[in-house]
Amino acid sequence: MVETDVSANSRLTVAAHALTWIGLYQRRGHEVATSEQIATSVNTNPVVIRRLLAELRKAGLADSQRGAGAGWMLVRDLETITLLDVYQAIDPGPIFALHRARPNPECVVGNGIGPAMTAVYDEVEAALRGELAKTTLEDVLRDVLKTA
Amino acid sequence: MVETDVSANSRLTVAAHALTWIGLYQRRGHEVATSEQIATSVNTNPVVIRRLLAELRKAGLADSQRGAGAGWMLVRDLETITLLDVYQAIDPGPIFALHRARPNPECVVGNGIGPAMTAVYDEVEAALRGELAKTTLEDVLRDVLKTA
DNA sequence: GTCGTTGTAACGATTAGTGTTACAACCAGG
DNA sequence: CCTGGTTGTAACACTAATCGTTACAACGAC
Repeated sequence: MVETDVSANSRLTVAAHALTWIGLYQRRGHEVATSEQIATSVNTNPVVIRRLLAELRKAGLADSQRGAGAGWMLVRDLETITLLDVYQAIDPGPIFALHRARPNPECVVGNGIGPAMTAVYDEVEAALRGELAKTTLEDVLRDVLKTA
Repeated sequence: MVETDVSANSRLTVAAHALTWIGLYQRRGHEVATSEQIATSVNTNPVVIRRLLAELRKAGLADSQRGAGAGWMLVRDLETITLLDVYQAIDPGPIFALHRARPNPECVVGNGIGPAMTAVYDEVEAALRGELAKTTLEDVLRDVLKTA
């Protein structure tokens, strides 16, 4: 398979894509969507979709049925799901990390830099979450349909 | 060397640490700081520091002299350097990525999800940069000295 | 019972970041 | 002109995260 380029995290993109796809599919009268169908739209392997949707199920955003004719469905409506909900569901690690090894505690800077940077990073992550909370999957779907 | 745990990016932390250390060292009357000294405070290898400072030099934040008795110095004062300057100097990739492989363009969602998510991601990154711009390395140093 | 679907383990490939060694390039000071 | 300390940078190994893939068990509608 030919890839364009890699480096950052596409998990949020794929998760939003999958949920939006399920939502639209259900609106068109279908009960459930299979990981195969979603994978075809995302252009990836169905297992990748099942792994990701399993995390969203743990967070109460999606649910699945097993057996023949089964598949995935939304638990909540698209309007009530924000990208922050999706983001937290896939449990991304922190954006920034402190030092891999503890800096020298006998150095003034080495000793105090950890708390100083943590304070900043907390604010940054809060701002990031605030931005993600502004957009619902309904907004995403509206934007998607506008493109088409 | 024993590490605590890994997963996210500590480059911004180390870069801010190094610049703050140089700034404090220069305030105490020294001309230049060696990568060896900085590495001792950060608790890493001097080459890691030199690699990172080389990127900060490209961005006009630091400069180096070669030869015996040489080392690193600040180009701008700590007050004039924000964490956003440092962040952009180390050229981090985007926080979020779109799909690794292009989604199915024949699917409405696959076709429109890219622009929709890109719009959100742009806002998120702008918010992140806005937060980083609020803090200068002088603020960081003040916070560091408060801890000690 | 059958068949389509989810659940999940296992493995390889890719990528980013980090730590380390090695050595060339450079230059202040004698 | 040497010498020694420092930067510059290539090279390599290691870890960890993500992704793609194969394989197969578990499940359940019919």
